[in-house]
Amino acid sequence: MAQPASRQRKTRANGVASRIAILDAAAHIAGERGYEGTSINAVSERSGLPASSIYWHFKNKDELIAAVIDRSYSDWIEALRRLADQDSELSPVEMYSSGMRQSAEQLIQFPDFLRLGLMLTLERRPSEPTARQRFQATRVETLARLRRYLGRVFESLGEAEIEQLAVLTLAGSDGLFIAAESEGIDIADGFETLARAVMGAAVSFGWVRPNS
Amino acid sequence: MAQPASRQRKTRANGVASRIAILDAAAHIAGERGYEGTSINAVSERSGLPASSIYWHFKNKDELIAAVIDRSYSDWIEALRRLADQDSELSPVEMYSSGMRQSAEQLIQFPDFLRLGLMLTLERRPSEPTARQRFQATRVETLARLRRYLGRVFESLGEAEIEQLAVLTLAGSDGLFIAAESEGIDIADGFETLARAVMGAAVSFGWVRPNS
Amino acid sequence: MAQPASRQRKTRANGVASRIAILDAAAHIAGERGYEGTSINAVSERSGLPASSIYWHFKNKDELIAAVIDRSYSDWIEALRRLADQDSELSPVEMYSSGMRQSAEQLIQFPDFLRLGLMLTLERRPSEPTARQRFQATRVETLARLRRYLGRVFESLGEAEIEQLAVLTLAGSDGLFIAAESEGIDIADGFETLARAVMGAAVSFGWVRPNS
Amino acid sequence: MAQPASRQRKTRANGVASRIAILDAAAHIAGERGYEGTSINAVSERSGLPASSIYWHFKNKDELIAAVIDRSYSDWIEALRRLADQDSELSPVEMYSSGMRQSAEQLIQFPDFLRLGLMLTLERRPSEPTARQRFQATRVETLARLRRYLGRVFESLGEAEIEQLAVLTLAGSDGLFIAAESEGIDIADGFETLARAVMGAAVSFGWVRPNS
DNA sequence: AATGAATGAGGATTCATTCAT
DNA sequence: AATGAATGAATCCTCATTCAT
Repeated sequence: MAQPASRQRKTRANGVASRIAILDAAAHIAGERGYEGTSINAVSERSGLPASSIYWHFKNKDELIAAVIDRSYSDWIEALRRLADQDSELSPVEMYSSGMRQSAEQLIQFPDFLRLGLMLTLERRPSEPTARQRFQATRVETLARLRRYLGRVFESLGEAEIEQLAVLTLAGSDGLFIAAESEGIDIADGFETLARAVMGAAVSFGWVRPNS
Repeated sequence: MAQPASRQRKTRANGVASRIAILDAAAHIAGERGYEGTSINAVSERSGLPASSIYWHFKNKDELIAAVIDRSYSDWIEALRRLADQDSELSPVEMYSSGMRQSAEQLIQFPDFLRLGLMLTLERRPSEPTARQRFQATRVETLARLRRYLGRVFESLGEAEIEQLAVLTLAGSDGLFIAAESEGIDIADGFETLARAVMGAAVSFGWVRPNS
Repeated sequence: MAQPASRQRKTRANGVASRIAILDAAAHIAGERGYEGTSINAVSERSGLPASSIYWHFKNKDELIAAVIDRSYSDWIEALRRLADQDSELSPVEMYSSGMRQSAEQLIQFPDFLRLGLMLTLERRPSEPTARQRFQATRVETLARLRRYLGRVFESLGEAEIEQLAVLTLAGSDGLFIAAESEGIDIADGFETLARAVMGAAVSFGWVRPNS
Repeated sequence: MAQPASRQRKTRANGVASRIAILDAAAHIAGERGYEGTSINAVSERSGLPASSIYWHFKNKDELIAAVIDRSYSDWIEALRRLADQDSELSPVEMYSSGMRQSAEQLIQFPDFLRLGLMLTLERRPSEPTARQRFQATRVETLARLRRYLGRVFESLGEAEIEQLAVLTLAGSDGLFIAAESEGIDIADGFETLARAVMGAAVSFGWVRPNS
């Protein structure tokens, strides 16, 4: 066996691998500590590359965190797509509850992404970090996705109604994630209730007839 | 001879006023930037008192932010009490929708408190700041309050069901706050939908009969 | 014997003395190495105070160097005034050659100030350091002083002529300073030639009659 | 098979062109910001070549800046020669004023060179950069040139007198350059006055008879 | 009850330079 | 003839905190 692993890496100069190592480290730390809490030094230590090397790969901290968001969102979308492929040809109602189950799955799979994203969302600082804007964009996309989804499930609903349900769904989802982080509630359970609730709201408003 | 007014005031007097000025400044900044983003220096500048004075009033940054949470929560409870006094003697249903309206009102009134609290909740750092624990405690209290509340509205429900609805309500509330911060949705509207949704969930599960 | 000198200083907290120590150190280093060459660390080492203390006394490097220019110029003016007091009641011609001798004296006395000032003057960077503007201002003042001076010596001359001679005198002075720094020429000698030259120019243009 | 043109050019070709691009970039930046202010990175960006390529062409920063001085001085001499060719066969007096005019022209043509050179001249750092020595050498050469020149114009003068006039001329020239940079004075005007002044000094000392 | 001054540790970022390819 | 990647040292500056007054 044998290869003298340790020293090797430094000379090898593998840009792609280094970039990934940095992003991995940054994603982990930023997911736990937020933007300000993510020091370049910490990323350097966790990734094994000197701080100055981070600056070869990323212009500055801002762009590093933005890149973290971008990559995480790609992964998120990718995971979503994999799940979506499984349920072509379902009835609306089946699709709905399946979609809710999948959403719960997503939250559980990407806690760092969501934690960081929500922290960025909540921050209100003079100069918005690029990362915040990027996450904002993913929220807009997610809402659009939700609208399309609900549009297919509740075919008779108008735009305004769909909008209300979409917002409620996203809000419920974010809130459940926080409750899971904070009080340790079970996300899957929470989503089941949420599904009923959204459906129930539609019924209660008289938008749909109560059969399931 | 009469006290040389001008000089005097700053030196001798108002420990209380200074403390308040510091808390005000810290609450504002922490509400915008979170724990790490709140530097003692920034608080010093905004409050007009030297940094060393902050350390006369508070042991360290940790306790300062904790004190911010404590004070904000007192104010929050106080506001809640004022609202609650208005609706003794309401029917359960009236109480419920009134409660929901009041909750929306609260979120709008205390954005800094919630922003800071949620940021603290999301952070996951090695040594938990005292402030986080304090906010955690307020969440526990809020949940208890919600349980009592829902218990009175849905008198027939068991503990497990109440719990589910309470969690959903809190989650929806947090999520709506975030949506308001991020996408600018209208909180009052959101809460109306949320009220319907929670009710609808109860109906959908067959816990209550659908009459309103 | 007795006072344990070394440690004492730190606790003593003598703001004024520290500020002076920092300015002394910065003046020396900046006078030798220019703006960029003056690292806060070097100033810290030379002054004996930690780098962070420098930032208690000065907002940033820019303001530190600007303060160096300001203080040096005060000293320069002060020295000038002391010299000027000596030669009230001189004939114009005596005044002129005395003034020239004094100027030479000044250059010799304040080499750090001039070196730094000229380096700042020559630099052409995107964001002008405050220090550069401050030195610029001293040049404007010096030119005004020169105009008044030459106006008294060559009473018959018009503004335009005075201006030309003033510019030439300042240029000669700066150039001689550089020649002294670079080739080690004798400044006093240089100024004697310069005095003759300025006078000679005036004669040559026919502005004054050649008698001295 | 024929060489895949496009790729090729950048890799194989023009070492000379790259070297020139680097020198151009370095000359520009160093002429504006001085030795310390010229970062390899900035030169890399302005020249369009990676930093490591600069090290292929030049041993280090020191030699790069030295090369800048060398090349600029060659250009300077070249320009001088072109001008000089125009005025063989002039009377001493004509030659003198023509020479002065030409000098003004030179300063206007090579501001970066002079700015950098004078900045280097003024700096006083522990380890003298090679570039400083190179510029020093050009000054020595320029002085020698001036002596020869003045020797031809004022044929009767002794070495000591020539020296004094040469030093004054160089000083005036440097000073006028600075005044142009700082106060925006007109260099050509300044040199006319300077010419009169040097001549006037010679007359005033009784070294030459006043006829022109 | 307060504060001017100080301070070590750490923040992000840039530096000149090297080296394997 | 060139360059992508790396790197240790240094850059300026901010941090939380302390302490003598």
